[in-house]
Parts: sequence; C-alpha cells; structure tokens
Amino acid sequence: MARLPIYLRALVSISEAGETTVSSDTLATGAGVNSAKVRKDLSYLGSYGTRGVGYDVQYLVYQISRELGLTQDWAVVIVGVGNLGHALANYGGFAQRGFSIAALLDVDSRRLGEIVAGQAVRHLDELGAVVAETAVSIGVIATPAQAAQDVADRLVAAGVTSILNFAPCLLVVPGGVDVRKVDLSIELQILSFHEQRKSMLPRGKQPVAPRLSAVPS
Amino acid sequence: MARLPIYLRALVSISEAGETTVSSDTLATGAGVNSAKVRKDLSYLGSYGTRGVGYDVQYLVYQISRELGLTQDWAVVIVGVGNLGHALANYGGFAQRGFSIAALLDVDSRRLGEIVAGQAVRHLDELGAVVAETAVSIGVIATPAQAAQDVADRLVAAGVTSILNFAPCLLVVPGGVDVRKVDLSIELQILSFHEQRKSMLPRGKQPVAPRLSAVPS
DNA sequence: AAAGGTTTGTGCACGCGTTCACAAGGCGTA
DNA sequence: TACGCCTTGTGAACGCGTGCACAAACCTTT
Repeated sequence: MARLPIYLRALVSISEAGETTVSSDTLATGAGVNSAKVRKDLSYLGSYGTRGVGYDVQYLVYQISRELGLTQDWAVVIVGVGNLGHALANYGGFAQRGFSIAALLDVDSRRLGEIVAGQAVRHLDELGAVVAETAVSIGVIATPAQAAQDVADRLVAAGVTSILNFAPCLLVVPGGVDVRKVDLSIELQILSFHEQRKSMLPRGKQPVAPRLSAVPS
Repeated sequence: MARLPIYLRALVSISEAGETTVSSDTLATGAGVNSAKVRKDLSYLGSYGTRGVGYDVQYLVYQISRELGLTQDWAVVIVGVGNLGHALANYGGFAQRGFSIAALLDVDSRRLGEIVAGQAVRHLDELGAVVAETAVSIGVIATPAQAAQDVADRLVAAGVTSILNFAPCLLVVPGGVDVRKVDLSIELQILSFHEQRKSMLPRGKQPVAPRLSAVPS
C-alpha cells in the first residue's frame, strides 16, 4: 500500500514523542486518514495489535520498515545534475531512510567532475559500470523531458527495475519495471484548477493578470 | 480531474508535431491511459469532438487551459530557499505555464538578500506585504518539516488558499484551503517496496547491504 | 444519394477501495 | 473472579472510478 510510508513517518514522530503504544485512532490522526483504514491496512500485513491497548510503536515501525524493504540499503543512481539533481543529491532524507546515492550522472561535459554532495559527477556512459559495481536497482531521472526516454532506456538496459521520473513526460518501459512520476508543474496546475473553482461562486480574489494566449508547453 | 494536465501536455506535444486534429485513442496513448477514459473526461467538461474525425487540437488545448485556470497568471510565493527552493525557483516549467514567482522567502538571515532566479530573498515576515502586493494565492513550502506547519499557518493567515507542500509532514489547515503534498522520500520508499516484492520469488538482485537497525526518521 | 468506415458520446455493469458498525478480546479494577 | 471500559479486527454495504460495448453521427468515396 502507498500509505505505509505515511504511517511509518507518523509512527517515528510518535515514537520520538516518547509513546510506546499507539491506538489506530491516534495513528490515523497523525497520518491524516480514517482509523478504520489504518486498522485494515495494518491487518493486511498480518499485524498484531492488542485489543484494548493498541499497537506497539517500535514493533510496528519494524514491521512496516520490513514490509517496505527499508531494513535493507538500496543504491540509487541520479541521472541529470541540474538544479533538481543538485537538490536531490543534497537532500538528506534519502540517506536517512536507507537510500545511498551510488553515482551522479550527466552528459554535459561542463558538469563532469564537479563535486556534488561528496561525489564527482560522472558521464552517463558509465551507467553500466556503476550498476554492475553497486547493484543499483533504482534510477532517478532529473533530466529535461526530451532526454528522459533515452535515459530510461539506458537504465532498463543496465538492469535498473525501478525508476523515479521527474521529467514531465510519459515513459514507456518494459513490463516488470516500475515507474513513478513526480511532476512539479502538474501539481501547480491542479492547485490552479482548485483556485479557479474557488473564484467562481464566492467573490474571491482574482489572479494577477488574465492571459489571452494559453498555449503552455 | 487530475488527468487534465496530462492531457494538456500530450496535446501540446501533438500540436508541436503538426497535427491539427486528434482521436481519443491517440490522445490516450500519449497520456498513458484508456481511450474511453479520455472521452469520458473530455465529455465531462462539455467537450466538442466531431464523430468520425476526433478533436480539434488547438480548441481542446484552449478548453483544458481554461478549465485549469491557465488562461490566467497565478502568483506563487516560495517559502524556504534551500536546495529544493533553489531548484524550484530556477525551474523553467513554472513561468511557461503561467505561474510567476512573486517572492522567495526564508528566515535564515544568511540567505536574505541573496539573488535567486533574478529575485532577492526576502524575510518570511514580509509575507503579508507580498500577498497584499501581488495577490498571491498559491504558496509553496520548501522548508524543513519542523517549520512547515508554522509556515502553513502564516500562509493561511495571509490569505493564501492553495499550498504545495514539499516538507515531509502532515499539514492541518482550515477548510477551503487546498493542500497538495509532494514527498520525495515516500516515492523512493514505494519503489523500495516494489523492489522488495520483485526480489522475493524470482532470484533477483539483492540490495547493496542488509541493515539490522531500521528506524528511519 | 447511398454505403462503408471511422470516431465520439454514453448507458451499464464490474470491481475496488472506503467506511460503518459491531462482535471478539484484552486489561484494569473491585 | 466478575464487570466494565477500551481497542482491535472484520463482515457488509455503500460509493465511485473504470472499462466495455454499442448506438449516434460525421466524413469520404462511389
């Protein structure tokens, strides 16, 4: 389930607050969901809470971590060391959760050799070697859209079976390869949609300036 | 619908390829969904395709842009100018789609005055003034988790009604305020989950190193 | 004008996820 | 030990999104 990481974060927060046990209702509040949903989800992975008491926080953290595969370290390769690639490489949340950056790759010769987050940027052609060395199974694409499909093909060819795609385009990959997409501008467009709905009925604030030509790319 | 931005991107791509008309099947392929879903979605917003031909690309781009509120410019304020804030400020995809950055705010005195993407970083205390000046309705939170709720409260107090949250935490906001969450490490954890499932039955690659202590924060 | 091919629009049924509601069960207290 | 409180686990119904399948409609060709 996609909610397990949310529960995990809430549980860690609760654990840091000194609680040793937690009810489904408390956990649901911390995760922003329904308590019945929490119980169903936890029962799905054969959980063991005690009726009348709740769940043991530490035990639950371990169980979810194990289910998510976080009891192991995963090697990640980041392709594309632009603004976003820099931010991802320097983002501390990865190492904390057992994701180590095996390499930073790019094709721009001006970026090669640059030290980012303690690693030298290497050329994309070294992808095969990197994957072979460190058993990389997760690739992160932080390139422009037009390069993304080629990078994805290379990742798949090198044996990477999970891809996190930040490029604003559709990737086609063979079966057995998981792709998750994060598109910043789509998130903003969805917010824009809601803003517009809000400005319909109630006399709300208007946007900065109307535009007549609406052909975004 | 949350799929409209995807259709829009596919349509723009198709338009750039020189096509003036498009069938639901072609659009579905470009968006990675089912053709029936495309037709349902488009009919929902009172679309006008012609049977036997398809949809007029330009007209559809305009209709979807209007529905999403992209015929207007929206002012966005970015709070937190760390690695991620830098990347967001420099990300070209925003301006292209009618989102202009009204201000970059932070509380770290060392960052104040720094020029990022053509703008000087201002102090978070100026939020009220910024919102009043430029009618900001969308706020982006790119701060550490512990500061996120406070920033969200300030945004709401200043009149911002849509928030894009990159901080890994749950935000509580009053009704009428939309929050969308983007959590990079959760995406990786979901991929980790799938990787682990893959390594179960088939004798697949193993992760770099097993970890015994699994208490991410 | 008529026929054939193509594509939209949509009624309908299937399936999944969500939620309610309650029985089962543990813990504390007397 | 018995009683009452609290919380889990889950059966069942509800609702929604998805996809199928087909009629309606348009264009092209003859």
